Amino acid sequence: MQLAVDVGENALTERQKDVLDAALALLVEAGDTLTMTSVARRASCSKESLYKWFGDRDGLLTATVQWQASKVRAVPVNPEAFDLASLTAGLQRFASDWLHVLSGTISVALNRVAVGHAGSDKHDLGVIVLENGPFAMARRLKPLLELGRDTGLLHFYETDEAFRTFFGLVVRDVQIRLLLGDRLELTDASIERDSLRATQQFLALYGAQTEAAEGGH
Amino acid sequence: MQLAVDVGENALTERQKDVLDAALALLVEAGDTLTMTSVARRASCSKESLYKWFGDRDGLLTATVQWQASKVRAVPVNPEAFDLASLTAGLQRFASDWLHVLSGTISVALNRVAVGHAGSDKHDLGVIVLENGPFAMARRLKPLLELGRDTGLLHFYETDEAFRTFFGLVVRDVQIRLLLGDRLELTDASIERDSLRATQQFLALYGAQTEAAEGGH
DNA sequence: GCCGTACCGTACCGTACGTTACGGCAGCGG
DNA sequence: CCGCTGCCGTAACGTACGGTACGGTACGGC
Repeated sequence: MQLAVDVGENALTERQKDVLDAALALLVEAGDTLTMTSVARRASCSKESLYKWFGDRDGLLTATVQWQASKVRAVPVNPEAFDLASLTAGLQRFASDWLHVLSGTISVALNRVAVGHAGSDKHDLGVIVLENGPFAMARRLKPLLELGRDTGLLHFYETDEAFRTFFGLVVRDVQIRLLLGDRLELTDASIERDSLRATQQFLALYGAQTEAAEGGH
Repeated sequence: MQLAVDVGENALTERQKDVLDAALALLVEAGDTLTMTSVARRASCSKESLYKWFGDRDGLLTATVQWQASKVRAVPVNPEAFDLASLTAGLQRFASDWLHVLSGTISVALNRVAVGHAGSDKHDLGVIVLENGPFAMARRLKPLLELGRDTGLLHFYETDEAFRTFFGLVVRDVQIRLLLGDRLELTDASIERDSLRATQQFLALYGAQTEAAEGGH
């Protein structure tokens, strides 16, 4: 349950970052079938360097996942005047951001390899993606939820329950369908619409004020 | 979008079914790293027979997935007297069944290999699992939802929207966390509790009668 | 100018595994 | 009893790929 990204050991040369970006691109294109040779060729570096820098294939994959994770850092929302409008806006923005990340080719590719490697792995990629995916989302969202509860705008007993419900309302079957290869067109407009719907549904379930919210559509 | 399981070509010998069950067991144990040799040894059959029956490794995997899919057939719920109680019971039973399947080792293993193979595949396993997973769930649930709407118990415009919301409320982050290797204890009691919660939340959002449903906990 | 370091490109090695081939055996129709 | 068929067990083949070794080059310090 520790933070999986070793910030202290982030001693990455620019050259090495370029290599990891190349590995990312190949991961998106070829998935888990990428070879050390292909990475070396794409990045115009020698395999010897790959092994010196990252140890072995697993090390390269791990470094690649962590490198990507380090790029998408949280943007904390900390409004001064907190009311229903800013809570709603925060939730919707959060949902929108999450759907955008989730449906990106890089996220899909990384989740695919992590799922494929989960279970039988030493440098468990699954744990890393878990840590930087759902768990990171929870860490980012929970302060907002608890602020909403403390200001009387939301009503729930377990923060985790509330978060997971919001997760379900936002993600629904989108992620698993994308991972399984379903062609699912997520336009900016549809994401905005879905974020709003999820937010309104969440407020209808956990909002402390009006109960007259119309759920569907 | 056709039914992926060729029922017409389901000419499977008992021997072949045994072989596929062995392959399933190995898939659960070793994931995608199972070898043709290991399947042959586990099933006490020759590799020659494997290739004669299933063509190649991909064919074996495909047949295995389809074989498992053919085992979990739908149990249609078609009550005579339809009221809020039977609707609620149907939804909750559905959610419970789905969570049980979802968290089973076989489902996790199959979804892992399907996700791993998705995208760059000819016999696309992802499509098969998609067809027998989320899509099958939708086909099974939609009649119940539309019956609820036609009898005035539910209120929604798009059946698909209602289904996907229910999916989100039931599954939440459970599936992705399991696929990524998170140790997630789902006891019968917790599944029952979650099914009830999801059902009540769904009714709070789409139910046409009372709006006073308490969302959380 | 000389050496050490870092790195590229490439050739090479070992192995795992998909795929094929073959010998042997059991059952069965004639 | 003979031959055919289907299958098991295993050996053999080919290749892809992870990992290693090595020659060649650029560069910075002395």
